[in-house]
Amino acid sequence: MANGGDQFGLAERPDSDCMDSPKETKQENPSLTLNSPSSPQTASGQQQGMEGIKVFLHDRELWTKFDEVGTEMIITKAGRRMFPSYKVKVTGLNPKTKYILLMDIVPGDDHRYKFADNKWSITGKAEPAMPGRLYVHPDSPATGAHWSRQLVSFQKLKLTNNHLDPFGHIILNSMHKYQPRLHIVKADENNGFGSKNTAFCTHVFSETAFIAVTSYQNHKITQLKIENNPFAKGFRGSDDNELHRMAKLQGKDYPVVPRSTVRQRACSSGSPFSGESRGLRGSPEAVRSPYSCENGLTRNSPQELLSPPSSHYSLPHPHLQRGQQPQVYHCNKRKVEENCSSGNQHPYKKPFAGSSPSEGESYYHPSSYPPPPSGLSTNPALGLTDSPYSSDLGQRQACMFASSEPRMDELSCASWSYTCPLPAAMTPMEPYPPYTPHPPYSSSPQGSRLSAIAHQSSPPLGEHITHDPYQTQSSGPPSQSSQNIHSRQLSSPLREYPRYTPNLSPPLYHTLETHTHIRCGVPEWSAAS
DNA sequence: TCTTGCACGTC
DNA sequence: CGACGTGCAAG
Repeated sequence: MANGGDQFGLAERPDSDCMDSPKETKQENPSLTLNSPSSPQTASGQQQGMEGIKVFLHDRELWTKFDEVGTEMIITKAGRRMFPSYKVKVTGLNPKTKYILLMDIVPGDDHRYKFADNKWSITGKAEPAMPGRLYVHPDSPATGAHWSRQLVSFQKLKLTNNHLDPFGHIILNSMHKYQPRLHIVKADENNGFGSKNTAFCTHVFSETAFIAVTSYQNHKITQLKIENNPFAKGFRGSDDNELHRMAKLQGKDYPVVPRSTVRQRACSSGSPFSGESRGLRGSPEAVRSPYSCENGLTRNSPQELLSPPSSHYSLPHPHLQRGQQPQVYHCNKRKVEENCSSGNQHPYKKPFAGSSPSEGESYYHPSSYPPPPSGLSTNPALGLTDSPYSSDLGQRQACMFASSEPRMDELSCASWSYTCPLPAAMTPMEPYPPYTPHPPYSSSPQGSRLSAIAHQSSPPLGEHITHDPYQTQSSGPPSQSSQNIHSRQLSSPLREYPRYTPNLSPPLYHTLETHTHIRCGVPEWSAAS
């Protein structure tokens, strides 16, 4: 880690993100800590060059600080950014090959948590996961040279608790644990999205796991956020400052002790975690290992997952979940294609129902996805799509249907993926709002592809993740937290989505997916199975 | 528990 | 400046 900067220092460029943003680099630069990269495993044979890809979590030390306490991320109706921001350094990409980088956030387990007595504990079963949404990095697709040049920042990604979020933000449930994942999808022309050989790899940094909350529960987390997030500077300061500030707010002349301060102190008295940690993540140490294993590991069998460890992380049954499909949305405006109809959305409502498929994959589709030709005119994806049902709605929804959650464990494959069940069959539950991804996307062919990819990609997680055997929490060893997953290719079938027409739902936003034609591709990963 | 408006900060 | 990101406290 300490790279001190290696490349990065510089690398971090300001905006890797989007264009619009100014840059954010600032803070980060200094510390770029990277983690050990995760290495992918191969699952299948061909990795098409994906095997040499390494991903380093930026500012890992900061993530670790939060992780040791039990990271909490605020979720609001309007959408809230994550802090620490998720930024990575990627190496091993073919400079000339184009890749799509995207993230998704999957359930860390299927429990609902509560924070009491200064610690997290399980209170019950998790609510059905919402439709998984994908956050496609605004620069996607871009060449390996581009991605490698600087830090890749997902800082603009926002989290929301609004199940009907129209902005394309990632939807999470409060008091539930989640694990962010990074997916790198090869977007070469030869590899159309739909193509069976779309190669991708997934990377998971266990230290980025967090519990979504509506308001901070652990004061230590509040403190860390205030101390490290520039936007919270107003809450920093010596006690005196705080006192004054508070007093001012309260209209009092004399200093008042800020609550936060009080609380913190009080609380802190106790050890932070003590047992609690386990609640969340388990205590750091404990957690990790197990955690990693479980999660990280690849698991082929679901069972494994289940069994695992006590750590929280392990997830119970995978099955349940599975259904979600992620929705992708691109973050930026950049590219959206308009054509596409809107995205897919999925109602996620369905409770687990579908889920249980055994392992995940189930659903998927088979697909048809031909690799699209790059042709514009037709969308590659579309091609498929169109045909059958183009009609839209129905199908789309189908896609949505997902609901269940994917869990880390499951990551394995299918779950997420977008499985879209059969379209028709499924009923759409609700019309979800489509979210649009970002603004318009360019309609370039690429864009569409991406979307496609996106769909696919997310799902896969499950399996392949590997993780490092050893992660220690602290920094010692090499890989710490990151686990990777490996690459695999999408094999076949992606499903298509029907495209949906805008009309349907009221608002429509385009999402990448949409554009893409909504297909949901589900790749079948080669699952180990 | 979650939502809202705020003061204060960054960009 | 204005837009937007923060945690806070009140609701």
